[in-house]
Amino acid sequence: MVRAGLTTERLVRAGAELADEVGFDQVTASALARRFDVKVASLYSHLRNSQDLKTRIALLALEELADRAAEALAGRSGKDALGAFANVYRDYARAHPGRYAAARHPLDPETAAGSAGVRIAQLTRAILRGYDLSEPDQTHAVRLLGSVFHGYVSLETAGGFSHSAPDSQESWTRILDALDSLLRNWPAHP
Amino acid sequence: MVRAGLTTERLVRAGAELADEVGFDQVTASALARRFDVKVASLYSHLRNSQDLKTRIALLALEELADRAAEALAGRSGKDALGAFANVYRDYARAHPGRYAAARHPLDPETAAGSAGVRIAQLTRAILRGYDLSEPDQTHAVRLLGSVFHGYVSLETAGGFSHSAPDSQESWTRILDALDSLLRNWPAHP
DNA sequence: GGAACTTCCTAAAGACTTTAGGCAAATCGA
DNA sequence: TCGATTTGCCTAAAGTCTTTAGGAAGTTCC
Repeated sequence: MVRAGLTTERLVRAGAELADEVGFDQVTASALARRFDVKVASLYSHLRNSQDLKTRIALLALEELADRAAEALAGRSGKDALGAFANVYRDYARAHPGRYAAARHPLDPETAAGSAGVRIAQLTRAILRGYDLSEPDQTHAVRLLGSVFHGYVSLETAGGFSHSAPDSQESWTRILDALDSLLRNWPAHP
Repeated sequence: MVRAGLTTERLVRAGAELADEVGFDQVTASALARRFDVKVASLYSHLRNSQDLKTRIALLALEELADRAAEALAGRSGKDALGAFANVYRDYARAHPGRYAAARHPLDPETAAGSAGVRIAQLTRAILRGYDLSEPDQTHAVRLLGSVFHGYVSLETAGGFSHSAPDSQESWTRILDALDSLLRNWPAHP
């Protein structure tokens, strides 16, 4: 009996690839076992259960996203940083739709607190250093940016903006212009 | 044998309630059958399949959302309209998380084209009548608003903003102020 | 009342999840 | 290097959900 060499690491990585190919919610222990030419039960030595698999894929995706964002932000500031960060989000979602969906998978609070999601939030805040916002407006702005990026990418991925003019790329560019303008002219509290 | 009086209508309605109680992706034909105290196979006279059920719940949610939005927008314009529309989204998602998730369920293009999603898009565009935007900026703005509302509500529902200051309500208010300001001062194309 | 239709049923097959228990391969101590 | 222990993958089995096929009881309408 030749061993397949399963590890949690390899399973999660393969699960992420599977997610990109067939969609995050089509990722099942069975499909993963088939991919390794192994019986399903064998996975349960490496994964607590099916939910555990999905959570780990989500954590992987968040790490990747944070790494790319950190890389993209290095040496940039202001609108340059804003655009670079935004494009990391959008490009990642387009290149890895399954992983991106995974990154949006709800995590319980403790898991979330230990995830790379925290790093992403810090990076978002770092972008705002190029703009003149102080608390609590900075937090409001962080939340706005998170909402726009996530919202746009998620609507775009769902096909919301396809087959209608103007094309999505143009809206994306103009929305980034608009956000930059907004951050430079953040309205004072009435 | 007493009949249960199943109809597609009643099943979809019960499915929507079930979604709010246990989450949209926990809505199964089996669970629905249990709720009606009926055998699962009986549902298949009224629903093509499980996917059909989910699609119908999604369409119901979109209708409800569009109805509420239309009602909220009646007689309002400008920032007043913007806030009313945004709150419909947010309140609906908080009151009916399962239905809201359903409303975000991907539909194939033809189904989407025949859904109340179209009405929602028209209403979003109507809000912009209170601002001085012409094409194609109006379309960009529609997409921005859709992204923010969807993004914010979805992050909030996932618990993204809880347990951190300032509280979510305050961010929401300030973000609406910011969007109003942005729409009034939409940057010209460079 | 009977024909035609509708509603719900039983039965069954296929897919996914998860646990229990077992044999064989890899690893490690002496 | 050999025996013991640990680890990896297996078979088996039970439970859940989906979907189809075909049948019997209720409803409708002439």
